[in-house]
Amino acid sequence: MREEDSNWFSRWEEELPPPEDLMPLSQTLITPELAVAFDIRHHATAPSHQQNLHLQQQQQSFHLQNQSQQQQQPTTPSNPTAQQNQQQQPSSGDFADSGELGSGNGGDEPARTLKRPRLVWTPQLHKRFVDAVAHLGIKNAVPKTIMQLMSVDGLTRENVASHLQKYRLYLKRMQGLSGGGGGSGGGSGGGGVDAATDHLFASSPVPPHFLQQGRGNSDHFLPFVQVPPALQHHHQMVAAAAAHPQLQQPPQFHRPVGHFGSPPNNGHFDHPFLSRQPQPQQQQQLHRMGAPVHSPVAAGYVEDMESANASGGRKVLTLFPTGDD
DNA sequence: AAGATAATAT
DNA sequence: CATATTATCT
Repeated sequence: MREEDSNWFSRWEEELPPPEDLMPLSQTLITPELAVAFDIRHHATAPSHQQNLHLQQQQQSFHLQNQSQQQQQPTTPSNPTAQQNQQQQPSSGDFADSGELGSGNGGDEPARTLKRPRLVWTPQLHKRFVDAVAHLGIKNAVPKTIMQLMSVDGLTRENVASHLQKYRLYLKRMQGLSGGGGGSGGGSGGGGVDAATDHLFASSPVPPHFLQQGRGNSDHFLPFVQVPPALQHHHQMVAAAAAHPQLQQPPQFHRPVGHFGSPPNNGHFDHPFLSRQPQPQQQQQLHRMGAPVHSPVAAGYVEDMESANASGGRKVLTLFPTGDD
């Protein structure tokens, strides 16, 4: 197979995040991963599979909200589901480590049974996702690979898979009602064909070739999509965010609701995302893949975009890839 | 609607 | 067996 064509892979290797962007971890609580890794309910039948646990020493936090889930079907009864919440505030905060979560915990914090909070796909994150998919080509755009290319800390394969599923539906849906024209990325131009305005998806400039090329075409001539090396401000991202400004709230239970990712009516949001640390995290091996994947896939990305506007129409400022965006 | 998780397929 | 895709649930 023509590995020679891997121009996309050309050279992302060396674009790791700046060393100094690590914000002071305000991590007061156990890292979810850690917790999860440790706490996996190990009794019950089939263990191992809940999710992959990669032990990495990430210090950043994840955002993610917590969602409690419970059993419902009679077929699988018994399951001590305890609901636990954890929160934290990355930005500007400092860590007030009031002893919570730790050991003695003065009250009642099972601290066990920790689930992973919901990931909030913010536009930036999605953008990364799309870029990754674009660069991989529809063919290689499978969850694992995408995840790796995105290099977003805390992002799991399932996260990507789930999102990918939705994204595919979105693409299909669009194909349906878009005649072909043009592609104005993002479409949205005048209205009408905007279709479902899937908020999130609509915000990123869907790569052209996505909309066509149905399955069955083994050929792939991906156009030239490449990221200009150098000069890009890449912010780091971490798959997380904050439980948003909820200052006054006792560090105990807090209703996870409300992601701050989508402001109901405002101009923009802003959250510092951090890219996954170049930490020597164990790199999963890529099996047969012609691609020369040596160093940990880390990509430098460009991210910038605004949120749609609030009332009435929306103007997308972020134009499509004009060379690079 | 958005994301997780169970079920199923490769 | 690991990973991908599909289906369901919350």
